[in-house]
Amino acid sequence: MPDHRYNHQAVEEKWLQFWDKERLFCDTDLALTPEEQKDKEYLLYAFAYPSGSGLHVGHVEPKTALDIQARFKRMTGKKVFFPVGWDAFGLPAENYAIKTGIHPRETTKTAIDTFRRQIKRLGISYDWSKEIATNHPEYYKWTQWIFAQLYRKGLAYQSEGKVNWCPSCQTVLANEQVIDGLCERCDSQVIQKNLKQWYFKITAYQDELIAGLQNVDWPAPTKSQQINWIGRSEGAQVDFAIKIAALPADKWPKLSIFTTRLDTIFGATFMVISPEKFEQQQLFAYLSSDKVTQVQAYITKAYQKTEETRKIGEKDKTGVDTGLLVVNPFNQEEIPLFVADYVLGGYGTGAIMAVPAHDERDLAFAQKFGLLVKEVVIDGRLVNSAEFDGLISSVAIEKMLASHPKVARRSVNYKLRDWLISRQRYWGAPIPIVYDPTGQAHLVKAEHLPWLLPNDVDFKPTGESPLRSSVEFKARVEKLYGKGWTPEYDTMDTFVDSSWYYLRYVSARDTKQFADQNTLKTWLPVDFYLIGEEHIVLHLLYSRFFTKFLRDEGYLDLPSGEPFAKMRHQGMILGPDGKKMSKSKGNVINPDEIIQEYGADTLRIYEMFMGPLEADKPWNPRAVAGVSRFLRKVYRLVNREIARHQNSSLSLLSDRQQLVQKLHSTIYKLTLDLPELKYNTAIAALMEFANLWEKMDADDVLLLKTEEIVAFIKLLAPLAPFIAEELYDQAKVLGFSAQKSVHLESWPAYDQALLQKEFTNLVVQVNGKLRAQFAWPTKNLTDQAAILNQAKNLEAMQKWLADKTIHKEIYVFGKIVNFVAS
RNA sequence: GCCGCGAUGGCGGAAUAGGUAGACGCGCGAGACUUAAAAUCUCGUACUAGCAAUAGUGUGUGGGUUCGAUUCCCUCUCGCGGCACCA
Repeated sequence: MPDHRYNHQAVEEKWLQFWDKERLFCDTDLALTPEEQKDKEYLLYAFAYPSGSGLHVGHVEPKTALDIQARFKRMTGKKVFFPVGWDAFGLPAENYAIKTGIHPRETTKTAIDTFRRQIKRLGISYDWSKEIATNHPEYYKWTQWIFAQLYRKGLAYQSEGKVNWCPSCQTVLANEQVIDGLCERCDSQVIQKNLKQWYFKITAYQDELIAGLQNVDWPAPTKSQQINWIGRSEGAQVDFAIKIAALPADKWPKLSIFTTRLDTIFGATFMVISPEKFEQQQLFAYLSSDKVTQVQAYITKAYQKTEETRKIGEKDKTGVDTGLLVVNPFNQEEIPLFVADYVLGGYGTGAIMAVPAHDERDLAFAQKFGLLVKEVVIDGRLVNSAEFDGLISSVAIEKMLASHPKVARRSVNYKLRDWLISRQRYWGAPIPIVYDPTGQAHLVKAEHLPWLLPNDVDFKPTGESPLRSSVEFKARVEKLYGKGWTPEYDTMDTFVDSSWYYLRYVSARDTKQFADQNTLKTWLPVDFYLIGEEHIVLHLLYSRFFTKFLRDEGYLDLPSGEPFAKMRHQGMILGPDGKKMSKSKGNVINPDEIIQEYGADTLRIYEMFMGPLEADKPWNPRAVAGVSRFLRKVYRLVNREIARHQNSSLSLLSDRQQLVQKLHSTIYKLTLDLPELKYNTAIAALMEFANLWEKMDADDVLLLKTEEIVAFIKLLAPLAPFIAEELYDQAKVLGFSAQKSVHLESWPAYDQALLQKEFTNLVVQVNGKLRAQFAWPTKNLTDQAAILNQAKNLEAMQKWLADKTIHKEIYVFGKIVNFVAS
């Protein structure tokens, strides 16, 4: 059984109630004076989906890490804003509803209640007065309002196109939800379907989404993911002509290609067009009859493959010769035109010039079809390229563009596509659109927002949007807009909800606007965003897009348009076996059980002590017990010291300098480590202090002054808020000017003079190898001659220098002496 | 294939404007307290040789720069993550 002297269960529950009653971290006043604004600190943890299974130890780490920041920053006088909310719409709740018939609203509410209780139990100091949930009409009213703003600017539009469709989930999927051609959620084969869908025109911001990254403090891999996803690539478009014998040359149809390697154009030995583009450009008319059949057959077959399976068939190139010839405008060579699905319809112009000598894919295709390979760049310089021979590639490209302005022009391409936001699902925000009897789309009027999600729906997937089954929804539209009017039945992608939540936090209860402009100006950007590194590429792109859009509309005074100034990623907590925790592996650790056995303080400190925040770390059940030992030791030490202070016959130990120094160096260490999130080393420093304290602890003497005891308790407060509050409360009998809570205290200061010891240990090396050490008065560390002399004459050094000549003497201030000798 | 990250005792990890490698914790060993256990405390613990003092070796591999390299540069090996027919 654990030590009964510290009853973590009772103590933690007591302070939990106290903080709640006192509303200690709630009702943050967001109106700051210009002076206060310099100290604002907006701390944000990733928007969480309230899953039915409750809190996981993996959630505890980042929440605790930010909570420590919040508490530490408050103690150092910062104006901290630390809100919480729920990304509450989404598929899991709906799928659960399909299975059980329980309405998603109920399961979501239950899940949020559980999460809230668990998070409070951990002692996370969120401002619960600003809590939001995306499924509340007060929230999604403004999600819909943002849709309306985008629609008015032409940045929300409807378009018919091929989309990924999961036949089992009965909904559209985003590209990243398709893994190897299968649905991420249910592993069904994903098919391509032509549907009219709503899109947000994020591509309007593509260049700014790249440029803005220069001004944010984010991990480099996260930035490069953003850049790769946008996929900007500079190159040229070149017009080739299709040779039609029956027409004069100036009437030949043009076919444009996109290339980043214009310098290799003399090596183009064939051209390839994608099946989609071939159809779109209506090139069948130019084919001979037998070719029509062949090409048609190929295109039909290609369409049966999905976008994803096309990618898998990477190595095995397929295609068909059209029998047509195209003319290379640089050398007038006539080269064959192929249709092949290794060229994508949606990128560039959907057609390429194939240069097998300098492109792997073209080479593979050329080898399969027995086509010419012609080298045009050797050792970085052009050959076989007429007047461009001998130029380096970059120069050649410029000259080629300049000399052929009619057929070649600069061109920039992007991989980024517009954001498909329609979902044929129930549990999301309805798209605020109604259709008149002619099928024309109209925005739902502002006074009808929030455009409520109907209740009378059948969740069972039918291939159509569940909202179609609502009688109320249809009736509502006819009542408000007229007979024959119909609603949009699709809901919005939940990414829409989570792309602006950090703006809503500052005006969580505002019923007049999505957020107050002045408050936004005060608090944005978020100073520190902590979020896992998985699945954030789109969340970040979308959030940045929304922020920039709202800035451009004048709702947000944030010139950079970058919502997250600094971002870091927490690592994963792995199972004791070093593998990712999962129910099937049976290696899941339940935080409730750890709290039950050891308390929330132990759980917090343990997770922070495991290693660097960003690293993946395996759980070690025994090490948890070690942290628990440390906290009980601290409790004992402080208790004993307080008790001795109440015995007036005792006095301070005269020789306690070492402990006082250690206290100040510990304050110093934490003051440096905490803002840098180096919690593992901060905790190690606290342990060192406790170890020394324990070693010096004696029954008949006082070791620390009252203010020193309190200073130590304050150091503990951000990390272990419960035990710190308890010890602070107990220390009140010592009669210092106490606050209501240790968490309202100010951070302790360290005495610079006490950081330096009287003597410094200097190391003596010979040829870089440690041979001796000696203590030297710290105040004389500048006396190089004396130090070198002392080092040379150390007894331990004699055998190392005896029959040697010293060639060089090195002294590194306060650290080391090295003799180079032979 | 491309891009990025990483490799330190039995384990998690400390220490990098280049300067005592292994802080702190776990584990392990010995001891104190106890009738006993639990709890708690003390000492030890990179490896090799030695009773010891001490000496040698040591931060994935091989090399380089340097008086001195876990730290900087190059090579390779292994592991992890992301992207991937984007012309």
